[in-house]
Amino acid sequence: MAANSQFSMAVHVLVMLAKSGEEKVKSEYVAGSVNTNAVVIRRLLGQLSQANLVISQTGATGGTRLARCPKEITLAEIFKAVSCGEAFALHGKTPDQDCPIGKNIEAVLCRLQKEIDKSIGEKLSQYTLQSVFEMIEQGKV
Amino acid sequence: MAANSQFSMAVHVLVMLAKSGEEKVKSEYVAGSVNTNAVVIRRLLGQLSQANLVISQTGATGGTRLARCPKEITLAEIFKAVSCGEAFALHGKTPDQDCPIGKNIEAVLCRLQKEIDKSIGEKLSQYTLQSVFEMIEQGKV
DNA sequence: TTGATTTGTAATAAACTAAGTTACAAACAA
DNA sequence: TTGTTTGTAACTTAGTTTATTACAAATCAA
Repeated sequence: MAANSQFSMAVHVLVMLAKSGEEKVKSEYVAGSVNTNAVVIRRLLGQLSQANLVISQTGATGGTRLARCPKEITLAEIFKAVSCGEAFALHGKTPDQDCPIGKNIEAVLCRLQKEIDKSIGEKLSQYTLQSVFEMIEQGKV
Repeated sequence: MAANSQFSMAVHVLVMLAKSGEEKVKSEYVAGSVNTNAVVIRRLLGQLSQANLVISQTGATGGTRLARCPKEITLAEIFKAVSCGEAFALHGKTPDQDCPIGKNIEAVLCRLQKEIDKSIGEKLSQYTLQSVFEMIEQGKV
């Protein structure tokens, strides 16, 4: 269970909020749909709050709602907000710097990593929270 | 150190083999440049061998060489050979199937996951082992 | 055939990450 | 004041990746 599913959970949470509109939603309620602990949801909402995607309120009548209209939130923003890792990791230990290949390969791989990141961002920019919400509502896949 | 760097290591290994041409290379030698244990390299070579990217030979004069010309090996093939994970993981525990959103979200995310996978594949297809080798040789980034 | 060398692979340990859980302070409405 | 909810910290549990040790099987040279 060490695979990062934060993006999946984040989309789930935000779709729930999109459905509720102006109404504030409690972390406990979202946790039920996601099938996880409310604290996990609150931690996630913390990241989304920092990215200005949601607004939370403490207290007896507290809860969370979207900070913006679902049409104005793209999946790329969500992906960025919950810092998932890269598509692949660079070397754990730095390669042998005395080897001409070991010396230069990291820079090449790093550039490649950024290019892929950009590709993912472009793909995810094609979807808004609204469009995902509609796909789910209509049961269309 | 639980981040998957197999792709980075695989590219490193294959560039080393590309440089050696027809000459067989020993796992111990590659391990030195990658700065890791030879067994880690052999495990990696096992995956690359199954993907028909390299050919290994046991015995006193054994070692590994490329199965094909570096111009005919793309980074997409390498990425596929070392099964790195997806860009993001689906829900760890299945969402509440009684919730209309929980019920449908997995299918939508799964399709999205595949689309991103395709994007990554397309980007990586733009590079051959030869082109990466040249970038590294020339120290160009 | 014998001995040296290398790959292939199993088994285990060590380090790290994500997720689950408990606990409690702070905020807030009634 | 009282009850409810968020925000966090601390800790546990489980899973993954890499490192390491050990050894069988393959191969070649003398």
